[in-house]
Amino acid sequence: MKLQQLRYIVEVVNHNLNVSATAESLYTSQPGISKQVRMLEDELGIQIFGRSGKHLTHVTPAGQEVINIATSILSKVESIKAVAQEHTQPDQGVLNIATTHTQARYALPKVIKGFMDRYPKVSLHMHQGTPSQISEAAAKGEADFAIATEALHLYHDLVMLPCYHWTRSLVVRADHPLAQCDNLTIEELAKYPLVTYVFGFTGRSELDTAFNQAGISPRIVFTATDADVIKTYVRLGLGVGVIATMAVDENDDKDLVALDASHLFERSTTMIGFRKGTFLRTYMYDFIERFAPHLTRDAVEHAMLMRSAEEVEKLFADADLPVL
Amino acid sequence: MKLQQLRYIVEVVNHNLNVSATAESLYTSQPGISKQVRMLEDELGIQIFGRSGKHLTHVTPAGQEVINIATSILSKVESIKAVAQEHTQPDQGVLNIATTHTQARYALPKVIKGFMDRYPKVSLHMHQGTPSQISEAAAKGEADFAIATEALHLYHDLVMLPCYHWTRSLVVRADHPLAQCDNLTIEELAKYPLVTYVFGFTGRSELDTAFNQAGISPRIVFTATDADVIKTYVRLGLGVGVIATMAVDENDDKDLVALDASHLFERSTTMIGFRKGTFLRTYMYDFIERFAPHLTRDAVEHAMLMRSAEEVEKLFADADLPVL
DNA sequence: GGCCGTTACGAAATACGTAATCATC
DNA sequence: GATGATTACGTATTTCGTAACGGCC
Repeated sequence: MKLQQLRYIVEVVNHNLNVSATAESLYTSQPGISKQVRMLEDELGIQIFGRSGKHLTHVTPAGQEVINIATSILSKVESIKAVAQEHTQPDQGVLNIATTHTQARYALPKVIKGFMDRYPKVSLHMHQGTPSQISEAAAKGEADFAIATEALHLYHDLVMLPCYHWTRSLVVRADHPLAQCDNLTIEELAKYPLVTYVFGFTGRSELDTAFNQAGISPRIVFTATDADVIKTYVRLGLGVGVIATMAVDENDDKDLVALDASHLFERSTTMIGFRKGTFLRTYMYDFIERFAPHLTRDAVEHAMLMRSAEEVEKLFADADLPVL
Repeated sequence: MKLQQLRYIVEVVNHNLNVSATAESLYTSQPGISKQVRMLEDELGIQIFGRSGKHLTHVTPAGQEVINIATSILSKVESIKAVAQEHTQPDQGVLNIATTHTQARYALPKVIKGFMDRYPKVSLHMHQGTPSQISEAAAKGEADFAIATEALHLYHDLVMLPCYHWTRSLVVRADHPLAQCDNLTIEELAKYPLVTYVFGFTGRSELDTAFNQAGISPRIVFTATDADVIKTYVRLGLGVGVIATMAVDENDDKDLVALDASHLFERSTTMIGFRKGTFLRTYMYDFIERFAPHLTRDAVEHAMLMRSAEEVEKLFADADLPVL
């Protein structure tokens, strides 16, 4: 058994069982991969991939178990390299962050500015995507950190730590009836067409929950993945915008009226997630702490010792997170 | 980085930094190992081993971290092989048990008989040793299971599950004064010379604790690692034997008088331990359950998800363990 | 017929063992 | 001086890439 063989089978799975594409992405030849995969299967005496003729059709149950273990082996190999670099070039390295537009646009800029000033030799890469893409990227090891409000719970081998709570605000045009309203209720809000985040994005689930519990079906006329787009359509008069409070900009949004809606919807919590069992560089701990000051290195290391998400939750149950 | 290189550095550490001995145990040549170790160090850019001239003197801090990760990688490699065998020959394989004389002689025979009848194709190896040797064997992966009452807590990467409680009995010659005693106290017991287990063995700590708490220093005139030897010296009239109740044999020990001492000493708990994160074969789960019926496969899998020993303890806090 | 995986073969890289050298205890 | 690690070198194995072949869709 060789590390390359493990790399190959994991990458073949990551490329939807397409060996040619896998070969290309690894800068090697198709036959090389085919052969090594077969040799590993022969050595283990099991089929990792199901075949119909010459095509790989599926991963066998045994194969899936092997893939899972292989993935964690490869992640640990990366950890060894990280340990080594930590001792030779402590503030040099790479930091891959997968996150949503909301975080990248409103929550992260300050943090990243400070971080890059402190660690000029760390090259930082932002990967934007849907919450599920984000957690997948972290689970696969393509990203060191996933930062999002939703979908991070989908992968069990991610450690997820709560960073801050945030509430919602409404944004309307100055000529909208709600602009004068002072004691807003959810029933009142539901009378107007709404513009908000796409399902699965940026705390959208708390919004749906609130309407469901009130027994109301709001008319959501337009959804988008980010607040900038939502505000644009609010300006066009499409309806009432429901966005994260942090996305309301005092300067840029003077033409709109913002109303606090923190009493209408349950607050959401933004989490940072990373793969269990991986070595974190010192600058990575520092990044986390810059983003969420209560997540000191000690706190993070403590949380990493927990196995289940429930235990981590308990750990931070009493923590006073910032509310944005 | 190659798996062999990781194997080499781990084995060099296991052989006290003696490369020659390592080479011999791996059936390969000294220079081969030297070279691979150096190549790995060059690739990582760090020293794993400290050297004085040409001798390896110590493991560097960075090296220790690498060694730790490498160990877990190699353990996962074994897991892959086990997964494969589980799917090809479900009831064939190897089972290495490291345990003390007490377990091997009194607690295990029945279990092992039943197990070997059920799994004739599993070759079973018993490794006897001191509690600390036992846990070391499990931590290194030389043994699949460590079964003991003491010292299992020394290694943090072992999962330890409570199997049963046991109490102590006194054994004396029929002509001994205590043979007539009916309400035994610890003060009374301390009047006589004692024969019991060696320090660090078979619940010895609970015995010492009881005397300490009573403020008494007993005269322990002879210690041994197993009850058979202790009973032999009791027969010679050396003193009162304090042994595990399960070590009193109704047939063989008719010449001795046994007195229950469960009220004098805190009961002890025998644990079974295995390495975290390793794949357990079906027959291994079965072995555990045969040894401790409350440790079903489900219960064990659940416990494996815990990270700390304290959590596992909580998990079984309410469990009714057998008392032997 | 085009895409994709397997087989075959040759070339390059690499790991391993033996022998010789050198340092440490 | 003996043990033990490194260097040097030749051999054997292995891996990888190119080219040809064979199945699916």
